[in-house]
Amino acid sequence: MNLSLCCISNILSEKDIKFRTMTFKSFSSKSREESLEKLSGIIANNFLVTEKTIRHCAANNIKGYRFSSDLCPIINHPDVNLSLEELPNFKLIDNEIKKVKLAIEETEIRVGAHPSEYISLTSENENVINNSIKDLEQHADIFNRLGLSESYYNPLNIHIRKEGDADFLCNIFMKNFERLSCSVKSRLVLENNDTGSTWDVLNLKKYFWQHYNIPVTFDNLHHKMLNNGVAERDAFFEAYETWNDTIPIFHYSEGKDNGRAHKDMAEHLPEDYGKEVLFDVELKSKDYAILDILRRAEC
DNA sequence: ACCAGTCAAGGAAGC
DNA sequence: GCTTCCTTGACTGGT
Repeated sequence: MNLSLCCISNILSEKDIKFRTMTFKSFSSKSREESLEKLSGIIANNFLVTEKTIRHCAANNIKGYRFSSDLCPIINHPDVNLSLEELPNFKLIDNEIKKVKLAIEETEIRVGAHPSEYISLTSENENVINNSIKDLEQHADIFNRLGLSESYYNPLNIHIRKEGDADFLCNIFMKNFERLSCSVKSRLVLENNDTGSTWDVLNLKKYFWQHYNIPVTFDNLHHKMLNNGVAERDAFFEAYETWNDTIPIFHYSEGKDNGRAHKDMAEHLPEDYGKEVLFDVELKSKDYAILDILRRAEC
């Protein structure tokens, strides 16, 4: 069974191998020089943690890794607006990036990302669109620095977010999609959601795959919460087909009390219906939950 | 050392 | 047309 870790290893966290972050409020509270120095150290740390996490996955038979979307905090904030090259210790950061690149090459771990839940390419607010595009481009920029393929093998997975008339929202989305670089476009995939009733697997497929060949990420828990009467098996295969020759990255999780809050550990096993899939495991106990699934799947 | 409160984001839902 | 909630992990400040 091919499983993928989402962002954080709880095992490494307990050994104080942890991501760090910085808020805009904190950045603004000190001189720009001082804040840049601190931010630089945080970013270098985050790439180092990423490298260690990838090697930790490889050592534990975990086949994939979803990058944190907060590796380089606040550099895209409108009032900060920095490229990595502008940071005081860029050489140190660049060196860490090269180590991450090497780790991916040596371990053959498959990586992807799930940029912020707040990204929206369907918003009526131009600022929201601009910020979303900037965020996606930053993800693609990091992927390019890491030498990752410009293909769905290394996907950037997002949601549509806005609910309502599917035709209308699809048009807005595609108009903004055209503003993205090829580095983003070639990796962008769309995941079913359950916040309203619009974006289940079948609608994503109908509007974005049939017309524009954008693959659909199947998330079993979102499907459970919103399926419009479609069986899980059918939704799985409908989504599977949209990935063509690329092995899909799907999401697996279980809900607490039958709700959408993620459980700590899995009770069941991801269902692959005999197909080859990489499952991002979205459970709170992270690698502990993955190792438990792998153990149980062997029996 | 620990704990409660803070921070960031866009959209939806509830007054 | 406001406020609150949703979500998440690290940070911050008080004890």
